[in-house]
Amino acid sequence: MDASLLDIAEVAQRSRLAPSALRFYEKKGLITPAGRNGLRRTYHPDVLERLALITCARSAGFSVAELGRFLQARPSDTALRTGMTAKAEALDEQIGRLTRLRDSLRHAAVCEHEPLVDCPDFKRAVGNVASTSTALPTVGQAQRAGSSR
Amino acid sequence: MDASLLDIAEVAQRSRLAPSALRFYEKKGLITPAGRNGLRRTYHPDVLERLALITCARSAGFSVAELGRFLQARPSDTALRTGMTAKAEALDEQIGRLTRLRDSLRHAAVCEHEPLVDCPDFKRAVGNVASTSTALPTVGQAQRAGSSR
DNA sequence: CCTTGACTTGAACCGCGGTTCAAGTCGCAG
DNA sequence: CTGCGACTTGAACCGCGGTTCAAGTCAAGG
Repeated sequence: MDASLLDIAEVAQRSRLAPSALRFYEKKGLITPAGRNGLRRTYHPDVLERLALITCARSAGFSVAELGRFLQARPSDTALRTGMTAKAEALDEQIGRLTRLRDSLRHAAVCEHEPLVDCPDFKRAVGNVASTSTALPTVGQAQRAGSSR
Repeated sequence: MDASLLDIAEVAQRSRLAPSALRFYEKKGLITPAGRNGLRRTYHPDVLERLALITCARSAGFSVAELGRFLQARPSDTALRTGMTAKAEALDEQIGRLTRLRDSLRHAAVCEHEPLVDCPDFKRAVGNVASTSTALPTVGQAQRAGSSR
């Protein structure tokens, strides 16, 4: 009825996600089609924004389940707010670790030590990383195929 | 023969990794036991450092296979060096994305919008994140069980 | 010598995040 | 009305990163 609704194919194309992924996210409660045209799902254009958010958060280590919880957040849900704050903290630590790792990696790329891993500078940097990450937060992550089509 | 060698149990304990994980890493070529005492693997203490590195890098999105390649890096391996530099770049972008996501999350935690996801500030921040991540680098990641034992 | 107990092995299994497949259903063009 | 082609579904399958299990082997102690 609403001409501004997007066909699943279009959403897939514009979000660079496979239609199967869209259906998968729907099953997990991350997105909802606006309606159907015959069998075909149609989506409100806003879904693109949401998908961008999902893709981004996934790349940051949020699990799909976790996202499901966050995405239906309402201001009244204080537990969720605390969860978010906690996540922000975790992200912060993760950022620190990544930064140190990046620096170590940069150094390793130009370092002279025979087994690169044994470079003292590298080790020192890694030591910092490791010590900060001693208690591993529950931060998981996955990857993409991003090709065909 | 060398009294300073560590039993697998000790390595497991000190690295906070399950023995099964140690064997798994060995099979993947990430670590090598120094020898055996009967059937039992014994490790050079240095393995702890290496494990710290592994754990850290894993948490940063390196796959075990990838680590296998990096860990036997020799300075002469220019391809690997380039790979490392590339990885550093990717990490850098990832850091940027994580930072923006963290900030969005912090805001979301105190924001008033009814479905939190619809807060304009939040969206704006996410938009930034998303646009930067439009071409997702191959950065994957996994999580821990960290309990029994 | 025989038990005990912690390790050994390979193989099976698990959860996650999807993809792929077979079979079915629809809108639309001719 | 009849295809055609693109979607629909559920179920099977995949790779990753391990864990768990059954069965075997060893060192040490009684």
